Amino acid sequence: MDFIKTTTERFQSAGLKITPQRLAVFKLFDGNKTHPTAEDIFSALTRDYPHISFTTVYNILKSMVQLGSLRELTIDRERIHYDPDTSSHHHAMCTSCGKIIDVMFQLPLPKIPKDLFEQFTVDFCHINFYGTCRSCQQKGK
Amino acid sequence: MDFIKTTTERFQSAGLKITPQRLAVFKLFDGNKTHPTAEDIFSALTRDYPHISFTTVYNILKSMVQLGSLRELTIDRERIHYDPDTSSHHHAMCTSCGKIIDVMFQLPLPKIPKDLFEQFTVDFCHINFYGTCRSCQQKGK
DNA sequence: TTTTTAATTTGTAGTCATTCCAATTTAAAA
DNA sequence: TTTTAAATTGGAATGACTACAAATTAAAAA
Repeated sequence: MDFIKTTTERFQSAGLKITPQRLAVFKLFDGNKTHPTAEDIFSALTRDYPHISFTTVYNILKSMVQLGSLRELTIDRERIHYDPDTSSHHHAMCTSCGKIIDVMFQLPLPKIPKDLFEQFTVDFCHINFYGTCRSCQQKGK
Repeated sequence: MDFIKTTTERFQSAGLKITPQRLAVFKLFDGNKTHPTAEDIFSALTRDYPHISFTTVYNILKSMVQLGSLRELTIDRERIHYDPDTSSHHHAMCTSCGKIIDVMFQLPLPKIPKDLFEQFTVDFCHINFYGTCRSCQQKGK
């Protein structure tokens, strides 16, 4: 399914307007696997919208998260990264350059300790891998 | 091994002094499974050290992390939680009350997708579970 | 097409966790 | 006991994110 179309429909169903700024953000996220931050989105928008406000960017991101078009990643303590792929998958972050890549796999349920479910109703689970990416390893000789 | 003793030795080996404030922080973390924040530690210290500074708390926490006596958790986007158990284990956070509990298990290496290791040298992996704890479920009827 | 109206954008100011810095105090070596 | 390098303190700064009020605008209604 097309990300822009789906997201547009979600906004309309929620009674939200399709503004040029919103559409521009939808386009920036379409097929985007770089896990951008609010700052990244803001910078990309300043080309076409020199007067764009940080508040606008944060508002749009918040709406997209609420409507299920974006997922917030907790992998980076410094800032929130956003992922337009809301399907169940995980991430690896390079501790040298900060790059985040997708890790497409499913934690097998039987592997999760049973006593967790006795104390807790688990809604979802995020696995964060930390290490060094190839290009940083080569740079570091 | 005793946490206070080990941590004290690490500080001394690194040429760092054992101040009353530092020892008090070591004691607060000894056997502590509540995953406190800097604020929690600060509050606990104000009883005995009414003039304790946030900078001191943060300095001590940073040294303890560097010396391997504490692990920083990335499970909560709002603030850093600290765990004196630096062994490989994972966490579950209640999205209602914020409580964090330990999840003692090891992700079986063969379960991790091979292509990750082709792009990445993995140093460590943190699994974060999110959901609702028993007491919050009961409160919420 | 024009009008209307509620929603959106914008800029500024505020919040909150965390860090920086310089002056004072202190652990612990001599 | 003296000395000194290191630690503590308080206040100010940083940086991501949020709140708010005024100006603008999407899009429904006329």
